[in-house]
Amino acid sequence: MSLIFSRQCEYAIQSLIYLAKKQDREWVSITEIASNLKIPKHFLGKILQSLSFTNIIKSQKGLHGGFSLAKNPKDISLFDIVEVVDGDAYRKKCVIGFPDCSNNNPCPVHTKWKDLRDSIVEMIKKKSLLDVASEVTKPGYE
Amino acid sequence: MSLIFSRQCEYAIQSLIYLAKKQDREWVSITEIASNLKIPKHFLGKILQSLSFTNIIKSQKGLHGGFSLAKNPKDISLFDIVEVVDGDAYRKKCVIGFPDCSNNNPCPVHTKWKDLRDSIVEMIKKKSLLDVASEVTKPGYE
DNA sequence: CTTAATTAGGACAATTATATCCGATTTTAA
DNA sequence: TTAAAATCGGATATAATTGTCCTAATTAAG
Repeated sequence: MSLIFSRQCEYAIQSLIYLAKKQDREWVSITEIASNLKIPKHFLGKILQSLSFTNIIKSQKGLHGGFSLAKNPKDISLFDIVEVVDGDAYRKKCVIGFPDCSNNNPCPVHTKWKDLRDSIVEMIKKKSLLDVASEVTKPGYE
Repeated sequence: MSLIFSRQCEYAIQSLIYLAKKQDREWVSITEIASNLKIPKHFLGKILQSLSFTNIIKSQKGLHGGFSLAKNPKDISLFDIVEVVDGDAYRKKCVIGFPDCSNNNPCPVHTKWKDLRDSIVEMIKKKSLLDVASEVTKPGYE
């Protein structure tokens, strides 16, 4: 079961944090990431591939190839990752599923949820991979 | 795609709001709720059935039967409904899916998320079906 | 007593999300 | 030139969620 963000998106965030912590290395392979973070390898392959179509990460085929951040970790936020993988549905949809919920036609928690939702967006917008890389010291990431 | 709460849970919330607005009537049928709220009828049947095993709603078989709130709408909160349908996973799980995320071993957004999550819980805890019934004036509920 | 309207409950189907497999291509190093 | 290690990309498999169908049991009204 996933919560707000899809499983794919969670894997993407975790993997990019891993990459951010390996900035000294040119390329990091799917195999390495998957085994350290306990993510299904082939599934991760597809996720990273789709991220490599954006300007967030880049890939290199062949021996000693792999993936690498495409720009400075300080310029990649968790929000950027979520936006690519999950799109904007999580910040558009009514939290209790009322059809056509809007300011003009609000559900019972519309106003309150709008504030909370904005705080969630703010939370992931202001966390860059640089911030995060220094904070994460979990096993698997070292 | 659902967001935090499952589709089932969204349907349950909507249906119980509907019931709260029909307090004058003894029983309300699945057919009526489903057609007014545009919820798949048989799916709703199962959802309401499972809620009727708790003390939130009760059911009556046979002609002119249906469902009805089992207690005063002021004593049923959105939280109560969520708890029955979705359990507590939504307020236990790490928002970016870090395994073993905890106070001792926090993910990068752990502390911030904890606050937001508590606010979400508070939001649904303090909304009773009585509050909600008077607020909702959407088409389908009248 | 019969009929119609309803919930109950099991089986099944469809859809979506997650995960796996395999062969092709690319790249580097021996 | 060959072999190994990697991504790429399509096909397929599995699991979870959502939705449908059918029959039985129940109840009230005529």
